[in-house]
Amino acid sequence: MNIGDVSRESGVSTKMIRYYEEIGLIPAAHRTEAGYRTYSDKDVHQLRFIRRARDLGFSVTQLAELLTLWSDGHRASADVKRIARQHIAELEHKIQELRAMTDALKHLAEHCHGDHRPECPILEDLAGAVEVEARHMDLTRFGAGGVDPVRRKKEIH
Amino acid sequence: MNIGDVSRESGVSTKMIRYYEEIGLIPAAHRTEAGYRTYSDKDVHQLRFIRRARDLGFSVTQLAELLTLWSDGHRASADVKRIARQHIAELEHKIQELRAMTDALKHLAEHCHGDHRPECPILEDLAGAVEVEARHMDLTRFGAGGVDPVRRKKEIH
DNA sequence: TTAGGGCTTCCAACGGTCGGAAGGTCAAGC
DNA sequence: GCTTGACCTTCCGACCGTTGGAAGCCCTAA
Repeated sequence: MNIGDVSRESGVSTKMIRYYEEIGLIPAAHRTEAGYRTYSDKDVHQLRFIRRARDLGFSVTQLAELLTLWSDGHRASADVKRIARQHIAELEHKIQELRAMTDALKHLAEHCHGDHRPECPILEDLAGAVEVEARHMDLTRFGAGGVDPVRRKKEIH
Repeated sequence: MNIGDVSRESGVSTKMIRYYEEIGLIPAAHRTEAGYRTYSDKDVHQLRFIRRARDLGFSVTQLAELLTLWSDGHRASADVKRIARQHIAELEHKIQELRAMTDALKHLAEHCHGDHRPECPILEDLAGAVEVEARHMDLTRFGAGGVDPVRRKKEIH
């Protein structure tokens, strides 16, 4: 099987398969005389494993641990469970952060009239609630939409 | 004020201030004869605005829009609300994804004994539930923990 | 033999932030 | 005036995971 075949069968792009090989997550594939990578059904199976774990949000580092455990017939399921629990904790922490953001934003958005008038509690909060009056007086000349600077390698889309 | 002062007062690192200038999010600062950037209280104000918006998870692109609106005395609050609502939707979508991951993982972890034995529903699910038997028979030789490949620029920690 | 697709490697970009090197500048203390 | 140390400058790279593209070789069917 060539790399394109395993890619289709495993759902992992050829780019990523080569990358995983490069970082040592998967062993280097055998090569044909022409230098083509060749794969077996077992490799497809392993890449599917990787794909699923990635879909569950495991990092590549965690994935390496899981693969080692997967390959170890004498593993203790406690080790797997530990990795999973740790990942769950990370995910829940992330969720908490996002929740806090959305709650704060929703609260602000609810109090914004959302009409043609310029008054907006969202901007006022971002500017700093204490300084609302000052902002109205003399801070209206800011902005990124003005004269366009040089913009070397990156720019805002 | 030098860049270090604004950084301390705004909570935005000097690295990021230079970066924001480079991508055109903020205008290029004035320079002293020696080439040092100089800033005013208004710049501190603006950077605080940026800091708060970033803390709320707005992307730099969205930030550019918000800054433009902030600087526009004739803006309609509806525009700000639209950006906020869009961002809320993105955040909630992300939360949903993470929720789905944690739910799936929790379900698996609950059914894992977590003891010394190798049997583990977490790994079995990752390997593909249908092929559990096959895995036990002949797929135990996989793994990233084997012979360490060359590892050029990147490696797994 | 030619055309097309697949394969190879290498280089860069994305977003946002940080670390560090190499060198110039400024203030204080001697 | 000189040294010291904190600050500033630019430039380059790393992080993580993924994608895009270029340039060139290989394979197969027509």
